[in-house]
Amino acid sequence: MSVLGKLRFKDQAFKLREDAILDATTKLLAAKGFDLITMDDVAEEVGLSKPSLYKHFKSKEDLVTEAMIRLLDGALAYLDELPAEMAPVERLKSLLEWALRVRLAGGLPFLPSTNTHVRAVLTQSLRYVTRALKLNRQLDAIVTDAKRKAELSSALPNDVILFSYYARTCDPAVEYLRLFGKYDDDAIVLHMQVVCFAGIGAGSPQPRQPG
Amino acid sequence: MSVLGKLRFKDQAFKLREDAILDATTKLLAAKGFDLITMDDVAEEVGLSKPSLYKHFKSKEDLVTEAMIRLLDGALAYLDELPAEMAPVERLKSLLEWALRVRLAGGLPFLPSTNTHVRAVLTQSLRYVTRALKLNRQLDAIVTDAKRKAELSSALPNDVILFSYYARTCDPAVEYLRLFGKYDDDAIVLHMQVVCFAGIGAGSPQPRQPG
DNA sequence: GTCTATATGGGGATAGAC
DNA sequence: GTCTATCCCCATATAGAC
Repeated sequence: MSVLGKLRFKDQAFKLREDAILDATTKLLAAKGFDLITMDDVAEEVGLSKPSLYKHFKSKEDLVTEAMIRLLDGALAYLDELPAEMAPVERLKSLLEWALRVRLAGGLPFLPSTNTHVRAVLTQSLRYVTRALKLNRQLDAIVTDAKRKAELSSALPNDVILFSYYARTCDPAVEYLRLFGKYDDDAIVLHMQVVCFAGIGAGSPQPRQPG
Repeated sequence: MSVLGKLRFKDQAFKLREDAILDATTKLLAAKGFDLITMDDVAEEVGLSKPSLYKHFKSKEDLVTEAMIRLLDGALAYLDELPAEMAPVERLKSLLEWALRVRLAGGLPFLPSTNTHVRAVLTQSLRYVTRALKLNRQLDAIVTDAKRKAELSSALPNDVILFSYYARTCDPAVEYLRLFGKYDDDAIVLHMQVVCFAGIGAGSPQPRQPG
């Protein structure tokens, strides 16, 4: 049963409209970035008037915060559904693939790292920070586990690994590979995984075949 | 003899002021990003009035374009001065270090990749594109050479290596490592080099000691 | 809750005096 | 070329009718 089942019909419609607004926001955020989006853009994309947006979200900052929260919830849910027997490094590769495919499908990158203002806004949202910390805690445990099993380099501290990992989920190389490299999504995901885990130096293992 | 020697005194002062404006622009760009900078910010930082800026640069876009051109000129000059006997992969590591130290000192990252608008502006500047293509051509030759000498993974196409390399020069992990990881500049450069060339996976070579 | 119409403020760019 | 003062667009946010 869907989560909507708990809500009365009127509230269902409300929730659906909010999701539509967040979908539009996500799409525009990914395409243009926070600063270049206008609330008029969002309103037009979702087919509402601007004041109606403000009935749902009290500001542009609130809107993007909710979109990012939904993204993190998606990541947490994805992690949660991975099979228990999966090796830690495979979990990391799998989540990276998920994040890259979300982006390639027009979604958002994980990190708001590109924009100081957005980062400041998000860190002031308790609901966002809670989820970010939760995700980080889980990934940190996975990294520790992976190092213990010699699946990750124990020469690198956990935070270096984690920040580099996050950075790969929002790596600008993805855009360039699609724009200029003319690779399809599968090839991009594969190449990004290789670069992330084995680097560009010699001695890298051969990339496994997709599928 | 300095390049200023070719100019008459008045033109020297003009050039020096332009450099000061570009310095201020570079510093602010690195700190806040294009969209959040105002021409008032730049004017105040450099100690001029806003209209005076427009005597030197005809628009905000022009200003950032010139700042990026100066950055690329710095990179090209750095590459040019590397000793002829240096191995190709060492050239790449050295230039990466240069770019990271420029950033850590408050300078600009190579790629305007974070901002669609800026990228569009830059690609319309012939002088910028000329330099970007020249740098890319030189790096592509170095990559090819490095692969031939088995210093880089021949499993990866040149463009994947190059885009990933560029992305490392503007990697957001750098900011996070400094902000939250509390590493000093040397450690950050070293870790970024390891991650770039060897990845985060096991089997990475141990990082060499700094200095 | 949705709309049309509008208030408000910020920031790019310029006029015109010196 | 530099300044003070200003123009003017645009985008966030809201007022008020329905």
